[in-house]
This record gives sequence, C-alpha cells and structure tokens, in this order.
Amino acid sequence: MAARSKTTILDIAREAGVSKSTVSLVLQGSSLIRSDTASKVRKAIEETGYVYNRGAANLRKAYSNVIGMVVNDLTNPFYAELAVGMERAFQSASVVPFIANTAESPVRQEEVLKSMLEQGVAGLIVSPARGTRPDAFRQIEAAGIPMVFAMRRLPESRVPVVVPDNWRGAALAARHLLAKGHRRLAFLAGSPDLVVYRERVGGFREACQEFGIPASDIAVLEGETSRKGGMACLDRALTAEDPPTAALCFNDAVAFGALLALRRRGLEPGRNFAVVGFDDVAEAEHYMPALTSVAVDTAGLGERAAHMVLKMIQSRTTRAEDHIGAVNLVVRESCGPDRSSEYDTAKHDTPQQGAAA
Amino acid sequence: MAARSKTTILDIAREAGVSKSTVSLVLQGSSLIRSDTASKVRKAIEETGYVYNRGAANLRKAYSNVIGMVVNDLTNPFYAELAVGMERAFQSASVVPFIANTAESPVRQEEVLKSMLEQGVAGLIVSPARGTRPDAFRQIEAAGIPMVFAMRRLPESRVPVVVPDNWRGAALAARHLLAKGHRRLAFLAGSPDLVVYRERVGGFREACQEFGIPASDIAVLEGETSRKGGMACLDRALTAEDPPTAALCFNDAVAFGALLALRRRGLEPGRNFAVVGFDDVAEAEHYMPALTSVAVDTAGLGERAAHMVLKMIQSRTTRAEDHIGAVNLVVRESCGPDRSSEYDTAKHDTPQQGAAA
DNA sequence: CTGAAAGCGCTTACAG
DNA sequence: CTGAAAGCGCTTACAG
Repeated sequence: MAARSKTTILDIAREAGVSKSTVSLVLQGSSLIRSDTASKVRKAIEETGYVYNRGAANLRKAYSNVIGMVVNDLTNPFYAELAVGMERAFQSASVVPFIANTAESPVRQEEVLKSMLEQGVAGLIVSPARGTRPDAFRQIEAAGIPMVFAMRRLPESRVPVVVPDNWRGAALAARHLLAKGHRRLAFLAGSPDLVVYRERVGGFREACQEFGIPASDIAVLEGETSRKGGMACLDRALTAEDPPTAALCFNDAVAFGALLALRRRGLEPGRNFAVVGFDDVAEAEHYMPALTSVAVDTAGLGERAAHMVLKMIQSRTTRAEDHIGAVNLVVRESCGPDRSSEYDTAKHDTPQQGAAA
Repeated sequence: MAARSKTTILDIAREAGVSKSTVSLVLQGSSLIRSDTASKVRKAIEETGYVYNRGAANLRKAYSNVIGMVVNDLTNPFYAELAVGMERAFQSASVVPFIANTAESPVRQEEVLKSMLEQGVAGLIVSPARGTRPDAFRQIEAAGIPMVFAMRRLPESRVPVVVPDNWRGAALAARHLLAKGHRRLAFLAGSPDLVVYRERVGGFREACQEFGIPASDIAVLEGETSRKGGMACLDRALTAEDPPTAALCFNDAVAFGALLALRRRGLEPGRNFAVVGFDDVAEAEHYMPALTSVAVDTAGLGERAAHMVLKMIQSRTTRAEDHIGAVNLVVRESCGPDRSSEYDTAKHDTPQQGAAA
C-alpha cells in the first residue's frame, strides 16, 4: 500500500546529522569514517528502512554487480544443475546472478541479451540457443563485456568456453560397449549444427575405429535431443536390416527415451540391448534400469564458468583460456550385469582390448 | 578488448544533428517526432552501436521494467516449468524477468530479495523457501512492491497467492485409490511446516472419511519431498504390521522414489501396490510404469502469477485475489491396468461409490 | 515538432 | 575524519 519508499541517503544524512558523502562512505564500508559516526548512520538506515539504490550507484560508478546467465533450456535438469553451480560460485563474490531462459529460440535469445546489455551486466555466461547466428553476440563483444560460453560453443567464435571433454567421453562410452563385445553400434539423436554433437560423434567413431569396426557397422542417427527423440531414433535403429545391439545416446534424455522404446518392444535394456547416456543427470542413477552414463560434473562446470567471468571482469579482458572438463563413465545397469566398477578418464586412456565376446 | 562503449544519447544527438531530448523521444517511440527526424536518429543509433542505459532511465523515471522471480528449487523440473510459464507471460509485456534460485535456503532467499530490492524490481513472484520466517518479506512490503506467492503460501500472510487446488487434488487421487478397492492407504512424505502439505493431507483424509475408512487404517508418513524421501517413506510404510496397499505421494519426485523402492523389494507397482503422484511433471508420462498423477497445469499457474503481478504493478496495489488453479487426475499405469480414462475435477465432485472390490 | 534546463540517487575527487 | 560540488545517462516539464 505504502507508496514506494523514497528514502535516500540525503534523508538518512539529515537523520544522522552528517553529510550525504559520509553516508555514502559508510554504505561502502569505508575505513575513513569514525566508528561512532558509522553506527549513528547505520542506526538511521535501520530506522528509516532505507533501500540502497544500486542503479543510481552503478550509473555513477560506471560498473555493475550483476552478471547474466542465459540458458537455452531451463526445463532440462541438466541446465538447472549448471545454473545451480554458477550461483554457488557467485554467492561468495558479491555479485548477483540473473538467470534468463531462451527456450532454444534465437529470437528470444536476442531479446534477452539486449535486456541484459541495457541492464548493464558486468559479465555474461551463456549457453547459446540452437541455430544461433554467428553475429548474435556482436553487440556484446563490441561493448567489451566479458562473456563465456558454457556447455556449447559456436563454430568460429573466439569467446572462451567451458565444456566437458565430449570427444573423450563418447570414446570412453563406446569402448565400454565394444569391450562388452558389441560390434554393431548406433549413435542416437542430435544433429551436426551443434558442435557438441560433432565432438561426441567424433569420439564414438574413433573408438569404433580402434576396435576395427567397419564404418558400415555403425549407425549414426540424427534426431531430437529429447526423450521423444530417443524413442524415435531407437525405433529407426531397430528397423534396419542388420540392427545394432548397443547405442550411445547424445544425452540422458535421449537414453531414457531409448530405454522406454526398448521396453515397449518387449526388449529388456541391459540384456537384449545396451544403452549408454551422456551427462549423468541426477535421475540416471534412479532409473529403471539404472543408466550407465558419461558424467560431466555439471555443477562443477557451472562454477568454473562463473569463476572465469569473474576473473575476466576483474582483469578487464574478454579473453580467457578454454576449460575442457574431465569426464568419466559411470557404469550402472543399462549395459548388462552391474560390474560395480567405475571407469574413469585415467584408466581409459587406451582402449580395452581382449574383452570381445 | 574495446573499452566499454560509452556512447550516450548526447553523442547520437550530435551525430544526428538534433538535441538529446529529441533522441530520448524517438527512443521512447513518441509520435511527437517527425518521421524523417526519427529515422535520422535511428540511423545514428545503428551506426554508433549505442546501447540504451536502462538504469539511468529508471533512475529518472522512478520505475523499472524488471520483475524478479525467486524460486525455491530450480533443480526440481516442476519449478523450471513454472518459471517457463512466467517467462511466456512476460515476453509480451515488455518486462524482463530475472530468475533467482534460493535452493530452499531462507538465508539465501534474504540475500536474493535484498538484491532484487536494490536493483529496483517493479514486482516479485516468489515461491518461498522452506522455513521462511513470517517477517522475511517485511522490507518488500514496506517498499510497497507488488508481490505474489506462487505454489506456496505463508501461514498468516496477506500476500496474494497462485496455487493449485491441493485439497481437491489430493481428494481426487484418494478417491481413485478407494474406488479401486484399496482400504489401507498411506500418504508419503512432506511435513506440516508447508501449508501445501497440510492441504494435501487434508484432502486425502477427507476422501478416506467419505469412504468410511477408520483413521487407524491410514498412515501419514512425513519425509523429504524428493526421490530419496519417497524411497524411505515407502520402506517405512511396508514394514508396518498391517501395511497399506496404496499410496498418495506428496509430489511426483516422491512417487518416483516409491516406485523404485517397490521394485527393489520385488513388488510390481500397479499390481501389488498402487501409487499416485502429485504435480504431473513431464516425466510422469514416460515413467515405467507411467505414473498416475494429479495434474496442476504448472506452466499455466506460472503465467497466471505473471499476469497477476503485471496487473498489480499497473494498478499500483499490493493486493489481489488469490487464484486457486483447477486440478485433474491423470490416470496412467501406476495403480493397475490402464482404464484409459481421465478423471477430471468436474466428474469428481462427489466420491465414486460402489467400486470397492 | 524541437531545444535548454533541472533533477533522479548515488560516488568521487577536492577542500578543509 | 567530514562537507560542498560536480557529474553518471537519462526523462520531463517548459518554452519556443
């Protein structure tokens, strides 16, 4: 009801019997102010219910304490976990992260970016929407605002990225399948417009090659990177004349879809067909069967990205070294009997031989 | 690299050969400006890469176009869906929603709220963190900032809320179970510090009473409202001496946990034990077995909340009428053979009789 | 239709 | 240690 309170530092200066400069100084925790003066001021602040106007301060100081995170699909638990990691890192630094969702729309992304720019963000973490044009970030870059890409990179961009080691993760997963004796493999869902996809397929192909699998024995099926896409891809894979016996999925959502499609066809995942996911979202562990997946330490990557922008802001640069996060394969039940072992990056530098059935 | 570009309206005024008032006017789309003057100005804006400084504008105009959404757990897909609904509504109005996550921590919530306040938000949508103190929003209220609570309400608060009809949803679900012949029921997870919990348990109890079930035959088990909590609660329920045959779960996450625990004990959900969830998150449909759940139209509720604040801001009030959203039971497989019917609110105003087995 | 002037709430040299 | 003054980038009456 009350009209928006308009208490300003001038009011509290009057209240405390000092000048507004003094108030400003105590607000900033300056050591120039005598402690009894400071507490007098703080008392006045308390009593009047004064609210600091950060916008006015930023206008004068010419920098802000808000950092934007723009995420391509908040509905995917994966990105929510990423956001949580970023927030954790920002919490200690006294910056406020604001999250915005683009729902995988480049148009929406443009609006969101413009808002953030106008709002005067000090830095940006973005996971670009699918189909983002190369010049979508031109204005941000022209303004010299520190930015890092998380989880996704743009083909020819010089913006620093924080991504998992997609290539190796996929290779790890494929080797696992190959070591279990599978010789006809499929890669399910995704499409080449995503760099991630190209990396994952690359690792997958490399591993197959190491095991001497002819290219004709592997199926790379494009499709939506969702549960639905996974179902569709699996169905397509199985209708081939010489169908695969195992699949590496673009991500966990796709894997869940594949598992479901298998069940619908009366096949038992892990027995009749092996599936591996990618990302290792929280749900993977509790799925039925529990999903073997490539863990990427999502929240850790989020934190990393956060620290990266923070550092860039501090050192006034828009460049930084890419961070490629370690991955490891978490073996559960979706590829057959649980051998209760975790294959990690280190152990899998080289392909596992001699495990062909 | 480039230092933050400092182009101001004064620069573009000079560039276009007009006064800065004129520039400001075209920026606001005023019809006072002749169209050729306007296009001259727009051209200058284009060329200089000018970025509107919304902070400065807000300072002068004394209002802002940002609305804060503070959410208690972004990791729960349910809240992500809610956020998506809100964003959809804001997209048309030219306001920018900024999402912040409190991770169910009242301390974090306080920080976030303070930030939003200092940032000068025009309005707020919040889903209060668990354990929020009654006076947590005092400062927001004192400042007269329009605010609505979404999904959760605080015991004695006068802040308008947008929530689903928890009571009826729970009653619907319980009647479904009772109509299928179950006579020993359990309510799984949650705790009375959440108003939602009290409402859902209330509806559950009411339905049981309608069917003449003695209070001694129903078990209300408190617990964490997560997958893990669901597993624990189900285990506890089944170790009772006269165990229940069906359970209504606090939410879908709990239900997924219960389903899993059932499987672990060698029981088949839907055959040996019936379970119903609450919220009907996207995953419910694709679960194994597909989960019968109370649908609450999450995104719709989010939109509703968004429109509510928008309207409050416009009419300069902090009061509005509560919105209690309709619910309906989506019957799938987790309570036994799919009868491929949907029970909706209307059909279930009264309990279903005569279906006892 | 357009320009000159004041002011939003803060911070920052600059004196004292 | 504290006060008076200028200025951050915009908008808004007010003249013309």
